[in-house]
Amino acid sequence: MGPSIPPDALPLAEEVAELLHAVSGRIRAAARPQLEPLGLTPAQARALRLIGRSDGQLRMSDLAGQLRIAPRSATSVVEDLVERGLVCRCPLPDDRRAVMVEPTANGSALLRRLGARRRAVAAQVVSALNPAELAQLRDLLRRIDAA
Amino acid sequence: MGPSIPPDALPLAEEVAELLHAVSGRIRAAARPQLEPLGLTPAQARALRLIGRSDGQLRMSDLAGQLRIAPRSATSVVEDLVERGLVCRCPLPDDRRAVMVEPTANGSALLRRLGARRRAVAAQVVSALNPAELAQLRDLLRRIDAA
DNA sequence: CGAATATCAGTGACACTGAAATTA
DNA sequence: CTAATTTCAGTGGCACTGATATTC
Repeated sequence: MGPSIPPDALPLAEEVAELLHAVSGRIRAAARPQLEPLGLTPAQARALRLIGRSDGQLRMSDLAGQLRIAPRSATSVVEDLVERGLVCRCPLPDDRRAVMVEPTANGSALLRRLGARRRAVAAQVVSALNPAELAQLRDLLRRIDAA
Repeated sequence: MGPSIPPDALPLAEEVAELLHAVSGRIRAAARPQLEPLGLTPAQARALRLIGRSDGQLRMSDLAGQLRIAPRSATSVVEDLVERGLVCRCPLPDDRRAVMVEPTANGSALLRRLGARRRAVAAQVVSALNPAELAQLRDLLRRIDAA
């Protein structure tokens, strides 16, 4: 389709916002068919990754915070993962309000299979950039994300 | 909450993918309250912007292509904009299958009010970067998007 | 009591696929 | 008849707010 938008007419920040939307949407679209045979949606895969990294020290509110979603939304995502037997909710003795979320053996196994596919998809979508440029992009995005 | 994820453990492409998701989600969240008083959703605003830029030469299939959504999805978005009186569908005499989408006077007026707000939101979210860095980010994203 | 944690119920915004109508 | 364009109908993924129990 080519560049149908005159780029110079767009203020810089606005164009960056549009590109971020376009590119992240493309990554999600590319990831979906890879995730489907595993029975996972993109949001479930993201949550499972965080849970897997947490070393068994992740409460629902932590998960919601790291995913940047409302606590109630995290409940739904975890509920799906529990139903698929990929994670379990472990009551925390110290604070009986809280619940820890941990991957099951099945969940950990799936995470390992997931890793390779996910990296392949991400690498393919951003393949226009070499590693140095990718690192540059990562640093710029990190600074925005940290702000 | 701080950096709860050990960044070095993540392959580069994968972390970039996560950051793209996080940052674009944050932009959408920041834009929503600005759009709400105007009665627009983010997707409607995106479509209206493209329609406004098109100089009256935009068919449904073009719009879908530029938004990177299915033609059927474009129909729904345009339908919402028509109901709000912001755009109109103009039959194309040359090809009676096609429909041109143009902004109405109200739509153009709203676009002008929208522009300022939108730019303000985008600028605020990416304010961690200076113009040179922003241009760098834009160039990197453009190359991914063009691939 | 007030604050924090997690959950329940309902809603909205978004894009998808498959099928149909119209026209080229 | 085949292909292109748009629209109709239904579905799914995703996150939101408000309200509610439980516990600190």
